Amino acid sequence: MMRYHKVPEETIKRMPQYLRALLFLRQQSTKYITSRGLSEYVLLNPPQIRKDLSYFGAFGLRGTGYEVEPLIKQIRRILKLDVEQKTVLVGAGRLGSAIARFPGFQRYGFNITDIYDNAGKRIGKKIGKIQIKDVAKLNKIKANSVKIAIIATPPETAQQIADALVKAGVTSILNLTSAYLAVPKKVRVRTVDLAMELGMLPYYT
Amino acid sequence: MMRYHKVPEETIKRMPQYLRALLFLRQQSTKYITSRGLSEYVLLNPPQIRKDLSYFGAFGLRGTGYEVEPLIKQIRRILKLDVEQKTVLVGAGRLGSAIARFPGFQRYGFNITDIYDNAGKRIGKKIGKIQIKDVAKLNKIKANSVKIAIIATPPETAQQIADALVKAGVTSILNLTSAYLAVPKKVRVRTVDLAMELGMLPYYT
DNA sequence: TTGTGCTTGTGTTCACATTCACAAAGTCTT
DNA sequence: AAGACTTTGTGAATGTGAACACAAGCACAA
Repeated sequence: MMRYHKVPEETIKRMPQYLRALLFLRQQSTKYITSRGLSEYVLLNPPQIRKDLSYFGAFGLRGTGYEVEPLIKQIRRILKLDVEQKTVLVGAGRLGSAIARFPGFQRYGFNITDIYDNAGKRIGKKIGKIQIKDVAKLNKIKANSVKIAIIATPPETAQQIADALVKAGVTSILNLTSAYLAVPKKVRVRTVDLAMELGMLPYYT
Repeated sequence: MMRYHKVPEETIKRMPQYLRALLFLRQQSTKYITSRGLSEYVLLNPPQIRKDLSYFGAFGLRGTGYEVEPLIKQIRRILKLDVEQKTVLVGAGRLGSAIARFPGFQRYGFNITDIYDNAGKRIGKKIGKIQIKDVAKLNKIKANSVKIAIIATPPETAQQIADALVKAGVTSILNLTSAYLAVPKKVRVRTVDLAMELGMLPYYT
């Protein structure tokens, strides 16, 4: 019974991958999947998958594999994606607009409820059904209702946006700028700088 | 002398971060930086930074730190970013368009030379100075001249695009779709699924 | 030139993550 | 009902990367 061990951070990072694969399998009307079967969708070996899942409980059926639908529910619960996660987007430029209409977020339980920008010409306009608000009103985010934010502004303004978000009670930030963000320890930042993601590829050629 | 050890993959992933910080420091006219100084820009501790750099040589000056300009050159050389990396972009939708105009790529030596899409209405139009080509002509990529590709299409078409790219001689792919891509071992894929990046954040709240 | 104060470079230690190997438990066939 | 076959769950072994501590080297002042 491993359930009371500390769960490795790497395991947490892989859980969304499992979820993505399972959602795909459900769409294909697959009812059961073995760790071997899953491994073909996530490029990890079967023992790794079994071990990861076992940190949270014994979800499988020996001799059969994992039942897709219940496992989806479990992973959603583990990652706290079973409740709707209200999300704010800051930056309604090209990248921000693309993000706002990105269908993938919904599937994981993220719901973009507010969009902010600092450009006068954009404020008031709509992306989908959401009206763009003035970034100066960021402090009006209802405390405790929005915990997650996405920053898609130019890098120069990212830090001040982050400060405002933290003050408004946001605890997780997806930073899509190239800026390094200084935040209190309790706040979790995940930075995705596309140029940097590319940066390591040529090394291996 | 560690130079002949195998370089950890994690180290390679961090090198672009160092580069980014150094480029910023150069812009600030900083001539020398210590490992401690750098650590404030990349959120890693000084010994980690020194160890990473030492895999490739002794670039520092004891008592002083690292000279910014030469270190930039060294890292660029190590990551093979000192020569221009021709890059193709497939998918000229919202995300693709945002990528195409993204200024960050240039700084790292990536130069988007071709853009492809499958939608008739987009083909022939221009993004910046680059005319969008028909994805059916992907096989016309000059062999050996383009090694890197970015896929920003809907996930359903990502696999067939990847197949075509591999056939055309591309060796590194940045996959911005949620699809898992099956490619030959020699081809390097880096998948960035923004929804998945968000997926792990709520766990820690 | 000698001593003091930094900072790098790295062997060693430690912590964490992955893989292995197999018992336990279920399925299915005969 | 029994045996062959699958597949999970996990303790133990292995592998890999991070952190530490300190010797080696450089700068600068007296």
